[in-house]
Amino acid sequence: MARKTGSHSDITGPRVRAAALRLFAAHGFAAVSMRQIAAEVGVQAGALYLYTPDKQSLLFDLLREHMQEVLDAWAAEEKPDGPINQLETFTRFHIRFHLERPEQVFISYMELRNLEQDNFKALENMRRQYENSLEAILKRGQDEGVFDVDDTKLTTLALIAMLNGVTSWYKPDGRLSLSRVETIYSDMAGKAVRMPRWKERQRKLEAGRAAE
Amino acid sequence: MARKTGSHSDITGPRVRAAALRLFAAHGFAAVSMRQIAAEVGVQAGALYLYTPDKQSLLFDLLREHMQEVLDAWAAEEKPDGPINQLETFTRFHIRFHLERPEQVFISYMELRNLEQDNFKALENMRRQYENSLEAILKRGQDEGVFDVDDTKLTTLALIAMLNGVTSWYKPDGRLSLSRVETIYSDMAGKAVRMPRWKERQRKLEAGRAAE
DNA sequence: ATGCTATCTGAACACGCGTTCATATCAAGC
DNA sequence: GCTTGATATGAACGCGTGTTCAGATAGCAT
Repeated sequence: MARKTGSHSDITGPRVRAAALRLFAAHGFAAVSMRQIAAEVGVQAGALYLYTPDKQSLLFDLLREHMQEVLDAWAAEEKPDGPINQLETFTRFHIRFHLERPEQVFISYMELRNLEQDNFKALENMRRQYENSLEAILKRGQDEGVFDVDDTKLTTLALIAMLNGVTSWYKPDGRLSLSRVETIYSDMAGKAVRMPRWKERQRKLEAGRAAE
Repeated sequence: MARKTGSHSDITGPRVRAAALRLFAAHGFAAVSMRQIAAEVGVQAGALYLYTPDKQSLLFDLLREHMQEVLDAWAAEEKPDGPINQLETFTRFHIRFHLERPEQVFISYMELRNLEQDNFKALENMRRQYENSLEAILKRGQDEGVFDVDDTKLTTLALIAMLNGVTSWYKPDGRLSLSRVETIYSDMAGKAVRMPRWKERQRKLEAGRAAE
């Protein structure tokens, strides 16, 4: 017995990654064995090494692929004018995108420590790049006087943490629809950073006085 | 060679839990072996079984102990009057308490899946109890008309997720002091749920008209 | 000083781990 | 139809796993 009928690298390769993703998300990287992954694919453990040099690379590839997808998808998203609308676009995008990929999100935030330093840093950079696109929106809003943010970096992290939280309880057939969840979170994010009207009036008053 | 000089259950017991906590937080439950824990304590692996029936109980005890501490500490916290002040008290308490216990927080959110169902449910109940104390504040504020939240349950989870995020980047000797971080998060939480002034005015107008 | 018990050792058990490799079979090109 | 390369097997390697247990030692009560 050796090669299986109908076996192709084009088929087995993706199945290996899919099985690894599912199992890593369910039980954690360290708790999943290569033999378990192989069993899910319907193959012996040795065959996995045709598709990955080792176990860690399997994890790293999944994480890197996911981060690249996030960055690409956000880059492709159509951006409206003005920081307020952009913030709404970002929050809605983030929630929708992440809820469609619960397993990737899970391992992205849980299994980073299982990577060796170089791999870890590569992912960290990608994540920071994504965070920066949100921070840029906050900064612009601050410059234009429509946001009132104490510290853009901290606020960025706080908002993303809040948005990520949704993946830990959302169920597609639950009490709230996806679009409703999007709306609630988006509103909350907006209110957390928007310049209050009374502050805005005060700002205009002061600006008027300075112009005299 | 057998019993060590100066050895006591009162001493070794806590050291076992401390070592387990540190190692679980650093490498993950599944990635840490009983022999590693024993080595950190300065003992052979077999001796650990004088202090825990098995590895999983070691994890569960740490998690349960932590959750009980949270509940007790919040119960002991002095509560001011009014939902607005109570929300600030809660956010400041949560941030301070969790930043003082980064390792417990880490394993509390990462290693739940390594528990068997009964243990998992016990912890889930304790967590829900804690969440309920925040939701109660939001509900009261909504009834009194000082908060404007769409869904108290969802908002509770969103706020806690946001607050928990702080543990993933805060460094005690970093750019921002603990009290400053508390303030920023507390302000953000407040703004995210407070009734806007224009809405409040509108509400009073309508109430006045209805009273005619 | 003696005996008792709490505490720990060190070896053992059965098993699973990640990874390698010689070998075998299938799919495709000539 | 035959050859060649891609794809998979299954056994093996050395090592580590959680857990148990008989035996040894330290501290304490008498």
